[in-house]
Amino acid sequence: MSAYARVEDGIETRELRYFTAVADLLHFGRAAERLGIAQPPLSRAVRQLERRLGVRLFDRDRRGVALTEAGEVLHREARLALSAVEAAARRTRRAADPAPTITLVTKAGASHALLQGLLDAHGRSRDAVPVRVELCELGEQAGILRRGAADVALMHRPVDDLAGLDTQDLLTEGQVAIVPAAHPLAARHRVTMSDVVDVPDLPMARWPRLDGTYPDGPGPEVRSQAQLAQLVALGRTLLVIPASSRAWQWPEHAAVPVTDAPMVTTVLAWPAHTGSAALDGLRETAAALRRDTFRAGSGEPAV
Amino acid sequence: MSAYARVEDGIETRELRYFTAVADLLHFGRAAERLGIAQPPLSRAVRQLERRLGVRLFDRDRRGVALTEAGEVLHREARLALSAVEAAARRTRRAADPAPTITLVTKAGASHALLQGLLDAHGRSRDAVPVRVELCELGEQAGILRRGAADVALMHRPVDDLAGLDTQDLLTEGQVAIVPAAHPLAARHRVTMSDVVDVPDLPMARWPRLDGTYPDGPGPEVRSQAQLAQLVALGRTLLVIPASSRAWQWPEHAAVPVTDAPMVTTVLAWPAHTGSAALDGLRETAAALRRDTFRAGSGEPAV
DNA sequence: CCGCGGTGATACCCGCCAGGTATGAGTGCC
DNA sequence: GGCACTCATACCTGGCGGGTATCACCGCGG
Repeated sequence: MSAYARVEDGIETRELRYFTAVADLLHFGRAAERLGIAQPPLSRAVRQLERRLGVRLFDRDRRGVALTEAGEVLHREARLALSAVEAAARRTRRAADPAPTITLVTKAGASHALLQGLLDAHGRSRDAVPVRVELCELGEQAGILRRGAADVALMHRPVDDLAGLDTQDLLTEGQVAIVPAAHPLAARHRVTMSDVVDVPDLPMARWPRLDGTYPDGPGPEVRSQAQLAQLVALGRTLLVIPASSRAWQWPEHAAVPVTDAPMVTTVLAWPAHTGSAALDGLRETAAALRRDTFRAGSGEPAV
Repeated sequence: MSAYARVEDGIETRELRYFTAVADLLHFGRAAERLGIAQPPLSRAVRQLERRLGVRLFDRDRRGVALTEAGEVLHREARLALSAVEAAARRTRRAADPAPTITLVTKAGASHALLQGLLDAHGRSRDAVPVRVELCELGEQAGILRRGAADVALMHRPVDDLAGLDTQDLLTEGQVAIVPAAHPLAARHRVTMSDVVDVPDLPMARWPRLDGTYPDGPGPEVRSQAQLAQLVALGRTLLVIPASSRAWQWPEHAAVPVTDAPMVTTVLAWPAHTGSAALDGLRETAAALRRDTFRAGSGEPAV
């Protein structure tokens, strides 16, 4: 007998992809369309997954599909598992590449001078592996690293979630408030956090959550730094960011140091246990750069 | 047309399982046996995986199979990916369990009194979720957590690798050398690391690596604590362990504090982003226990 | 009250591919 | 050279993933 029905064999990534599509859209028809298959096989595959797990994943009431509690768990876990599988494929292909490169991902606009210095120093070093730079928004770095689309990221502690990542500190700095140049706050030489939170005419902007929805609040909804920069220039909001990120400051902006904001450390971050010779080279360059910066005597390097 | 050959669709866990079996054993026939299939389909599946990735994974020379560099990468990544998929299934089933439990895994024999105290305190707390205790050897905890076979572990910093895990400190303590009672070192009231490393007649035991092989060295090969305990009693080796682990000390053993050994912190550890209400309860109990211990005034609690 | 649009489930068929067996090809060893 | 061993190839089979057609159920509006 050939291939007797894999009773409790193991979940296939195809099933996880199908489940994830339905869980994302909560609609079998549209999920099938996104997957490029018809709806009936999708329904059957999901039911089979439920049977295999022995767990109901969706409540199919009249007029609608909803995740059960177990379904919520699988929705979260499936993302991680699929990322891990995707990372396995990407990293394997990378390992076979005869001309190795490093892909570095960073938030667009953040730590620009630091990155420039790092890349310059790395380029000068012997047997330098070429570095591809990928720019992203917000806290996308962790996901990009997890799925193997980048080898290393510039991230910020304690702003970013560094769980599961190994890190190497690069630079610690204070934060500044970016306010409209025309606003009274712009005249101050320094402010405190209490001065800048809950300013009635400058409410903090709201970023989308991972699921795409926005938290409540008075501030404007933003999805990119460009939007944010313009909103500040228009006098609609303010923000508090690491001092070096003011590289993208507009003439209509003013930067005021926030004396009691938490210090922010820019770190090199990579998935735990993902060491490679090429990455080691970059880390070494970063460590040397940091020593040089300190030897130069400026605890707060100019940016 | 139905199911046109998934060209660059995505890797299936079946393929990763097959590849892993071959990579583990470096032998198609035995790998097929382990998988419960015949050898030809296995060969074909691996070739298909290589074609799909566009990468050679094995060097099939005359008389033998060896991993390529890319194969080594996939071997490591596939373990993680399969663990993630397995964890997704386990955690989903757990979430559907109407009577939730927590599974805690710890090295057999380590931190016994601490664990006992934690379980007692947790059992006394209201709405206490039952805790299953799983015992393992060595550094198996991280893998067990990763594949979802346990929710939380007792681990030791800096001994264990805590990458990718969130932790909560429980207890910091010094280390002791466990030596044969008849050995001259047993008469000392305290020793230093230099006293106990490279003692000619008491070479440090060698534990297997993750792949099952042993590092070189003069010490005996061991795979379990019971072996180790008896080897010390027989006067063949010594070991340096956290003070509280001497719970499994034999009459033929002597424990001597090692003054300059690094302090060891017992921590509660769980995979990042795996919070649950039941786990929060245990963590709270642990935090309360820690406060009580400090309030009792004994910085180094008796064990 | 009865269509009507829209949803997921069911019924049924088809063909690809994972699985099997048999055998070949290459190599080390006696 | 024959033998043992190992992986690759050839070829067949049937289970399952895919498709289309249709049903069952609901909410809604005339």
